[in-house]
Formats: sequence, structure tokens, C-alpha cells
Amino acid sequence: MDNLLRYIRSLTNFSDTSWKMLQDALTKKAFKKNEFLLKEGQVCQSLFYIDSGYCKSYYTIDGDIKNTGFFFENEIATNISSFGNGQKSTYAIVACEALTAIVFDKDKLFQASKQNIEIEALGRNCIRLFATRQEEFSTLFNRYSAQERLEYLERKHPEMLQRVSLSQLASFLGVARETLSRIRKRRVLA
Amino acid sequence: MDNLLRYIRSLTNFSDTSWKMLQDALTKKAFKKNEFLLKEGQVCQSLFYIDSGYCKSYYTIDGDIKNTGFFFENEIATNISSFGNGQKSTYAIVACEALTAIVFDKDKLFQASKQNIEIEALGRNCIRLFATRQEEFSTLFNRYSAQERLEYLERKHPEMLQRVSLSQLASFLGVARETLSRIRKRRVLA
DNA sequence: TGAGACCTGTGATAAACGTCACAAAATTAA
DNA sequence: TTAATTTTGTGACGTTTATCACAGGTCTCA
Repeated sequence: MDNLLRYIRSLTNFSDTSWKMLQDALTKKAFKKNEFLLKEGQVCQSLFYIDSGYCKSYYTIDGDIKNTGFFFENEIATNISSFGNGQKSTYAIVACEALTAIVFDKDKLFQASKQNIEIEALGRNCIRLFATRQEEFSTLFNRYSAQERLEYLERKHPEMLQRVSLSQLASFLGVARETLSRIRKRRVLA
Repeated sequence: MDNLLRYIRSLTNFSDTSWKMLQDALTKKAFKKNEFLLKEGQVCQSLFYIDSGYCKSYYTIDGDIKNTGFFFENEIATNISSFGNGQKSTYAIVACEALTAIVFDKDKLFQASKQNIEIEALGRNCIRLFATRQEEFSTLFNRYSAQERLEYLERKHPEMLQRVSLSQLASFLGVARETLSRIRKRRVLA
């Protein structure tokens, strides 16, 4: 829980009282590799603060899967539009390694928000952070070629390259795995 | 102002009192064609509710421009990350036709939010809507080829195809103008 | 420790797309 | 209305990328 408290306090003012009140909404949960945090078609009822391990979001199309994001320690994973609007999720979130998360229950979080302004501000900040992240990757895909997207990840998200396999990364970057292998080769030689 | 009030009430409960209080934060403003709502490098201090006309967001790269979004009547245009975090905008927003907007001033809106829970909820909903829209287009670019992106726009955003020229649309879709012209031709023949 | 499952690299080939060049059509401004 | 400007269509050509096929490497777990 220490990591989470530090994370929260890096976002917003958060008193010890608020932290105690927030506890009701929190559960620690362990996921095995390949276990689902959220399935396609489910309504997302939680924010997952990742304490250890990592997970990915992906959807299925014509039988094969496409990765849409990777989430590591000290980040929040969720489907923000499903969580916010109560719609069914169009993608799944699954643990890529053994993973421990602190789960924010939506209903209990909303209850607590009504009673405590700091918890309310925390929720707002989490949504804003998520929107910013969404915009970052949206921009990435708009603006850059596959090779440039890889370079961007190397600079801004090197942890992804270290921990995610080439095939998984290719699916995320939107290129064939063979192409990514060749890009990497070109870059090593150059 | 009637359009705006209807728009707000489609999002959230909003009493006549809240509406009166909100007025302080609002200004009606007219933009000529090619006039800027937001310039690259500026900090975004406003939400622009579009009453008539339309505008686009774009950035410049290696001398040529790339469109990132189009915003029509009854939508909010802004740079949400600049507005939220006070960072300089990496893109510009410019009127594509004569345009009238109702401008929400950030500072006054924040003042009003502190005094009125409905105005606070309105702000939160606007951010959520924006995040959802961002995610929609992020997904579009992740998931689909140029041709599929065009089909998506035809189904979900036909107003864009009617009002935005082929060249402008090509820049938005991330394909050469010639390619878009050929895709369109293929689709007419098929 | 050995078999099966997954991951990576690489060649051959085809399809998609970008770029350049130029003409025709449409729009805008004087 | 006409001239200038912008937008669109189209052919030729080269580059990039996807796809298919297969070989070798690595990991996992019974």
C-alpha cells in the first residue's frame, strides 16, 4: 500500500484522514499470468493500480489479437470509457506476468468521493492522467511511421522495450512482426 | 446561448441558477475564416463551444501541416491537456469557415466550479466527453486501414465528409491526397 | 531432460501507398 | 464575368510493408 500512497500524493494533496477513508474502496488482489483483469464485453467496475508485474489491453479481430496498451508498476489500468459511462468494454486487460494490483471499487469510490473532497479530486486527476496518456498515444499513431513510433518508445518508454517481446510490441505498433524485426536490424547496422 | 443550454442539459442536470452563475465565465465570440482559436505554443485558457461554423486542429511538421481533428456545431473544441495542465499547446485550432463560439474562460469557470456543484459536474462531464472522443479516434487509427477509416467516418461522422475537402480529410486520415482520391473512386465503382 | 509451444530472423513475392508531374474542374476574388 | 488560385483526378514509378514459408533459437513444464 505504501507505493499507492506515494503515487497518490504525487498527484494531489491527500491527508491521512482521506487515506483512511479511501481504504474501504480498496482491495489487494493477485493475478496469475494470463489471468484477466477485465474481459471483453464486461462493464469495468474498477481502477487497477499496479503494484508489481505488468498487463496489457487488447482486442480480438478476425481471430487474431491486437494489443492497444501496456501498463506497468505505478500506473493505473482500466477502461476509462467503460468505467465512466457503464458501457461494455470493447477490449480485455490481461496480466502478462504474475501481477499484484490494488483494486479501486467504483461504487465505493463514488460513495467516498461524495463525502471527501480530496478523494473526489483524486478521481478527477486519475481521469485527467488517463486522458493525457490516451492523447499521447493517439498523437503517436497519427504523427509517426512505424520506425518513428519505435524510436519514440525507446526514448519515452524504454521499459516497454525491455519487458515486452518483439511480437507483442509489433502488434501494439501496428506493424507485422517481421517488419519490426527488420526495422530493428536496420537500426542496429546504421 | 439557447443551443449551449440545451447542450449542457443533455450532459447533466443544470438548474436556472447554475446557468445564471455560469454566465460570468462565458463570452460570445466571432472568428473569421482562418482566424486562430488557439495558436501553437499558447497555453489554452478556454473551452470553445461551437455555435456555428467549424474548425480544425492541426500541427506543422517539416513545413507542411497535418490535421488532427475537426469540430462542428454543438461540440466543444479545446486542447484538453494544455487546458488542464497549463502546458503549451503542441497544435493550433483554426476556423475553417466563419465561426461563432461561446468561450468558457478557464479561471472564471474554476471559480464558479468551487461555488456550484452543478458547474463542477459540468466541467467533469466535458472532460469525460473529450477523453471518450479522444479514445474513439485513437482506436480508429490503431485498428483500421485508411479505407476502413474512411468507411468509419462515413458511418459515424458523415458531416465530416460533407463539409471537409478531400485534401483536408486526407491529411486527417494520414494518407496522401491522391490515395484518398483513388480509394473513393474504387468505392464508387464497387 | 526432452517435447511441445512460442519467439525471432530471413528470403521471396505481391499489394498498398507515397511521390512527382500535369491536366481538368471548381472555387474565389477582383 | 474573368482571371487567379485552389482542389481534384490520374498515370508512371519507386518505396514500404504485408504475407507466406521455413529454419533455428528459447522457454516452459511435465
